[in-house]
Amino acid sequence: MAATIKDIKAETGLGLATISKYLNGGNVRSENRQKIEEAIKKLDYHPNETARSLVTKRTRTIGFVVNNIASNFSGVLLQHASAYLHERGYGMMICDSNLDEKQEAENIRFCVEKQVDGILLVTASREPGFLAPADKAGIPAVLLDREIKSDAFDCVTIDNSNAAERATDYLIGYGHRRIAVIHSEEYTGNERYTGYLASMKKAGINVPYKYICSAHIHSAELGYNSMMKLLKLKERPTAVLTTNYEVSLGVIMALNEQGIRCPEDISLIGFDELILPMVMKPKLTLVAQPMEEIASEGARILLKRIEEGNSFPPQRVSLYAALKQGESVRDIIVNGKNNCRLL
Amino acid sequence: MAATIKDIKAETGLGLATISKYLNGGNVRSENRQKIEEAIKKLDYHPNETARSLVTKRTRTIGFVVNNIASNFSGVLLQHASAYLHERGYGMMICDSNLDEKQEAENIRFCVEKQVDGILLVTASREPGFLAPADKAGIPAVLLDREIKSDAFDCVTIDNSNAAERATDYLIGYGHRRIAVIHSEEYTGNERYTGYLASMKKAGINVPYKYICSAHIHSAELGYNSMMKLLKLKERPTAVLTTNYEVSLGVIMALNEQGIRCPEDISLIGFDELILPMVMKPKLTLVAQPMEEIASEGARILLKRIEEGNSFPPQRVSLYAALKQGESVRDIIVNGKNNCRLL
DNA sequence: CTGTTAGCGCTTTCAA
DNA sequence: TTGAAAGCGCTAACAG
Repeated sequence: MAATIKDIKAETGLGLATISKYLNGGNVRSENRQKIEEAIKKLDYHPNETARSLVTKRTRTIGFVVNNIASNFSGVLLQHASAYLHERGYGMMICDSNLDEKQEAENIRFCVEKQVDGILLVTASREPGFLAPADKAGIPAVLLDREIKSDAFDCVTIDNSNAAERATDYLIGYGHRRIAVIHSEEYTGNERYTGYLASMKKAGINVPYKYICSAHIHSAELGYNSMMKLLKLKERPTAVLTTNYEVSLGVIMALNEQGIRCPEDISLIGFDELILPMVMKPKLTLVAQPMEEIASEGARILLKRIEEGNSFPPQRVSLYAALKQGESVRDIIVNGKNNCRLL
Repeated sequence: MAATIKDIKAETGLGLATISKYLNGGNVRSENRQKIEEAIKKLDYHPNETARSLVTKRTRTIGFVVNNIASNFSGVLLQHASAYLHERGYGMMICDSNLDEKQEAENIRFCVEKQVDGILLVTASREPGFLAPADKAGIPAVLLDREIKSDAFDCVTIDNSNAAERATDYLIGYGHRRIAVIHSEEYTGNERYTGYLASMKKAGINVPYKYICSAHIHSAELGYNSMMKLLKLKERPTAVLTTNYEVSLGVIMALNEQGIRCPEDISLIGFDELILPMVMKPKLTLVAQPMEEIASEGARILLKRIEEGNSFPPQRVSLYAALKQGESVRDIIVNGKNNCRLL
């Protein structure tokens, strides 16, 4: 059996309260402090966190509910969030929603049952209803990467619309006008699509509906199928904006399979600086999300919310995502003139 | 405040013990059962898992300690393990060791402190010492994917040596004799290296030391640097065996950068059927580890160990990993004869 | 600064 | 079957 605080009491002859106080960093006469430390070492004592939680009502555990843990994106986010939280003595309970809203609702309930102190959430759903159990239990949640239809929650994202707009501006700056977009109807997909439209409108370019490919959820299949369709068009696009990592992978699969060269035959611009865009040839030009900042800023806000409750209004942090130049976009000659670098 | 069992008592007039018994699936008169169920619904009662844990000494939480959570490999393993465990009411506490043995030891202590019921471990270290705190606390651990130097622990791996041997046999069967290997000195890297050597020996092929590239840890850098070195050799290898996912990525980077074609100029064979090998052109020929089986088999053994203690000996499960043919290996003509498909 | 005491919410004897 | 009572290991008044 593991040693308890009572064993320390028996060993030192001190009262429980004194020992507890020492354990929690209170002031204890140095003579007693020494006694306690000796006893702890001798008995190899470790506080029972469960007992502690029962009385403090704090588990020092954060739930990490994520739409799809198998994605490289989630893994990197998880890495940074867990580093931040561990450093501060918090554990992380992981719940994979597997791209399923039912599962996501179930995961929130699970976290409530497990009495986590707070939830970090990369959501699959856009409707806030599923968060009710956490709300009722007084457990705060911070949204990462994706918003929901409610401004009651803290939220850390990038400015998706603006980032996509800059990416599209970039293509237009290189002379492209036939630009297709592949997006999902999820939050990020839609936001990025909006940015694309804004850029095209600004440039006075009409967007044929055939250049707009979408599906309910981001996936490699979406990228693959969409690209295959685009390649069959009589007037092929000269450039494609993909609004997500997995979608880019699918697009590349299709190009490889069809023997289409990038950027010679078609230019590409995507999102997320994960391992693949670094490895592929040509290097993908992309919008790089600040992964570590998203994770640590989200965790920081969550801990603050846990400490300070509703004493401050919901935070909505929008981080800047830089466009990183690769080799996947080429110049288009317009009117015999190389239109390069209009930007 | 959340409702407690006492509120149910007040609502129903029954004793605490009866209610507790109902909660734990015991026999209760159907009349009382109904009363309790009504009260639970009315008060929106949820058992306090912390209080429960304090008396049962079970947290229904499993620690998942992983060498590197950012890797796609870990993400997929995590996905399957978490699905298996959640289904059975267990939560998963994630601890990233970030390829650091100190951090790994720290993670084990953290899990012990948090009183997890068991640990699923993809280890960075090979020495079993760091597991002592778990052992002392009576917390079982199951090793996934990688063994350590101790046969006291349950362990689920693939037969790494044999898989690498088959992969090398395959290359030799296609006529290759100048075959290089890139491996790490971690468990899996070494095992796979051993298999490579066995195959080469079996075929009577002498291995020049320049064809053996290694480093302490698997990484894309290892793959990249090794491949760059191999390309500079006077007698280049005609094929390369990479013993890990990240290493393969690095190799591909180097080939792309140098404009070396695969499989025309060099053949490649790797490990792990994750997203990249599916997307790249040519499709990588590889050893596919049964990810879901590794995870669920490991979790199954762990839960059994938690239930039944040391009533059965340490399990050492070695799963079969199939070689999946891609397009990254070409035939080599030997003595004017196409040596294809000797296997 | 120290110790006594009363719980936190639940399970589990044990006697009825 | 049921319920009273003891206690899991700890913290937090409170009195000394």
